[in-house]
Amino acid sequence: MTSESFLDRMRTRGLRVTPQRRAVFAALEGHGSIHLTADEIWSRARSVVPEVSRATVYNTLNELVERGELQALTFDGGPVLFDPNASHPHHHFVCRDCGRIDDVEPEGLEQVRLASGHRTERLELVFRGQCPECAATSTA
Amino acid sequence: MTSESFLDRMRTRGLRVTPQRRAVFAALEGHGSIHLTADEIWSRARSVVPEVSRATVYNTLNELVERGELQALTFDGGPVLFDPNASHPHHHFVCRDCGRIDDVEPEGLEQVRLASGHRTERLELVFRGQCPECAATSTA
DNA sequence: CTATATGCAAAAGCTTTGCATATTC
DNA sequence: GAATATGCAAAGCTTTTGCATATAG
Repeated sequence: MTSESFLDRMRTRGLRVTPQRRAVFAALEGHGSIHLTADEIWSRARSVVPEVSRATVYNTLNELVERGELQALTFDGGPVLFDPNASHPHHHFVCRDCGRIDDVEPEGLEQVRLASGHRTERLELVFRGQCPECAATSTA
Repeated sequence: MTSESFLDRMRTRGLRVTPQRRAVFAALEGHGSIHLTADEIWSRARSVVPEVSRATVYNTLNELVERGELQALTFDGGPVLFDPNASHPHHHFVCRDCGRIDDVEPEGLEQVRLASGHRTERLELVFRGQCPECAATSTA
């Protein structure tokens, strides 16, 4: 999700480009960890456009999710996390110690199937355990 | 999760058995669909013990989750669902049409692995698509 | 100029909390 | 009788909504 293609895509689809939306896009790009809550995104966006309101941030994020540019994730009843890595198929690893979410690309998924009469269209995997950093730090 | 063993286990661990808790246990057992929100459980519990408060229902459910007797699930930012089928390993199917959650037992999971340095302790799968009933009804 | 986005402030939904009272063991 | 559970009501957090105003195209 680069800034250029992104804003272009917006314009193409008849969405207006405003300073507020640009700030939200920037927040989604310029960061280390790539799973942010709406509030974290709001916070980052305000450092660029101080007047941006929470409502606008939510509006923009929901719009992006509807368009499939962003994926919304929830873990353990927490707030929704927004994942800009929507174009590239991947799954998630939740660290039991620091709570961090990493994108992962598991192998061997081809074998997974359902014997029941369910028509599967999509599959989401959540791995849980220790992230590499926590594993290095802890004695466990 | 039978009523007997359940109450026994509670007592054994020093938890007190009250009419309210019994009503919550009953709500978790006597139902068709087995993924209920706290509010649905409260509603069912009140039909047995009308005075039971929401707080007590939440307290009880949280206690059970901490003890591993119940699994807490969240999908798509919705309210927490409680799954009494915690002893038996299984995964979930979310119907895109009716939103129903089914327990499923996929095959071929043995092959799934992570090449990254993550220590996986648990794996949760969420299948999405059409449940058999919706598939039968719709033309899709 | 018109359609759309914004901001504000209020409200909605789910869950937790504090504390006095009641109850189990 | 002591430790624990309950109920109530208030508060906390995340997210949505309504509407007047501002602004992009």
